Amino acid sequence: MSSSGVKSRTRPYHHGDLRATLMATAMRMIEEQPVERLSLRALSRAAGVSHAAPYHYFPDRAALLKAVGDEAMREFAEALEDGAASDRDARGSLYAMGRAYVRFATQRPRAFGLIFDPDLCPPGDPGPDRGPLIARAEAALEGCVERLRRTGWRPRQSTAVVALALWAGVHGLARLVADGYAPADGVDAALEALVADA
Amino acid sequence: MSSSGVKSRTRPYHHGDLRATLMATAMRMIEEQPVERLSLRALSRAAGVSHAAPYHYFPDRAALLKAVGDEAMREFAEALEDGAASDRDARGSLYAMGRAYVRFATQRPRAFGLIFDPDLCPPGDPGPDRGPLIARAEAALEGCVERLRRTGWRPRQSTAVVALALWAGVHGLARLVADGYAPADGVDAALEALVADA
DNA sequence: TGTACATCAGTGAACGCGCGTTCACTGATGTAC
DNA sequence: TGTACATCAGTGAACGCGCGTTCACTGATGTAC
Repeated sequence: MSSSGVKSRTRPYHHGDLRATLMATAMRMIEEQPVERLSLRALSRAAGVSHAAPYHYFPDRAALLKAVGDEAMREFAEALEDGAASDRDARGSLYAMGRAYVRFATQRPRAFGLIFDPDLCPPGDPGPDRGPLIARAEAALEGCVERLRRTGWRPRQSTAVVALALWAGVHGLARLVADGYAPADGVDAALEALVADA
Repeated sequence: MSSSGVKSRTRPYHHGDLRATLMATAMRMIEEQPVERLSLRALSRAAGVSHAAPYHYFPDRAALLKAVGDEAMREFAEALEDGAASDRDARGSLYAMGRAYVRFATQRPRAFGLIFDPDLCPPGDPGPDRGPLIARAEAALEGCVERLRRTGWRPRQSTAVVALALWAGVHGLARLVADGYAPADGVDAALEALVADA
């Protein structure tokens, strides 16, 4: 399972950690071309390995994509939580999460697309890999709204509805900026407008 | 150019209006499978025509997709304008546009995706087919904000920023509902929360 | 009304391509003695 | 320390597939006379 770390002069027969290499290479390649055009053969070529090697780690192409999507979700959730934790103030947390959300979508648009691909991760049944991450992100958002409420904010709608509207606003902003329909330097102002109620 | 309308007993050599048939068939097929998996051969089969026939109307596959995307944009813009015109009140117009936006994305998610595919229609250079439609939609949105301003609404941000925030909110809501992350019956409440400033 | 003909929309065979997946294999590695 | 061996990660040839595109063709149509 573990490798000696010594590189042989020629192509090594035992790779070290091919699974991780494949995942990282795939993560890089999808940002250079649409996900659907990522082929196992091209991935193997880029990883410097024969085109049959990935089958030792993934039963088929769909499983590889699922794993990459799960990893992207993990990193996305981490970015959001880092954002939320970067400020003790409820409003500051909210902004920081929003900025992290948009930044992720802008810097890694196809990883972002993989996260929200309903074919890869059905919304009703996200599975054990993603379910807890989604639940934590939702809780963080609703927590911000609740904390804002405790500081005197009185929106007309329920916390769930306000949270949905905020999520939608940030999600839409992320896609518009990532796709080039809105400039990246308009993000802060737009986020402020979205939370103007608070 | 025009056909007699008489159907021959066997497969007709002259189709009538194959271009329109191909567009309509493609529009239907993309809602049943991802756009990238729409092949000219499958499209030809579905249209009851040989796989070389489309080349009489489109130089290649990309041109067909571009034409379908342009047509989708035309229908989307029409739906938005119908929505805006359905209410004389500025706020009512805004809600109606928002509902039309989300409805289109929900009922025809892949046509919606084609509209916002930056590879098919670069945001900086939308071309003569889409440019005017985009400009009109933007003007309609900003017009609503301006009219709301005249009725006493005083948002802290500029009209452009408020319009962007509203667009982002509706756009995000559309994608979340279309992808199944938010229930369709939560749209009205979420729209209200988005315009709560007004 | 009837005939000859030009047009060109649609045909179908053919091309080369890259793909996903399978499978018997090979050879680097770690371990038991 | 040295040797025999089991393991199994990675190989490369092979399969069948559907695709985009090209091209010489065919035959239904409309028109000129």
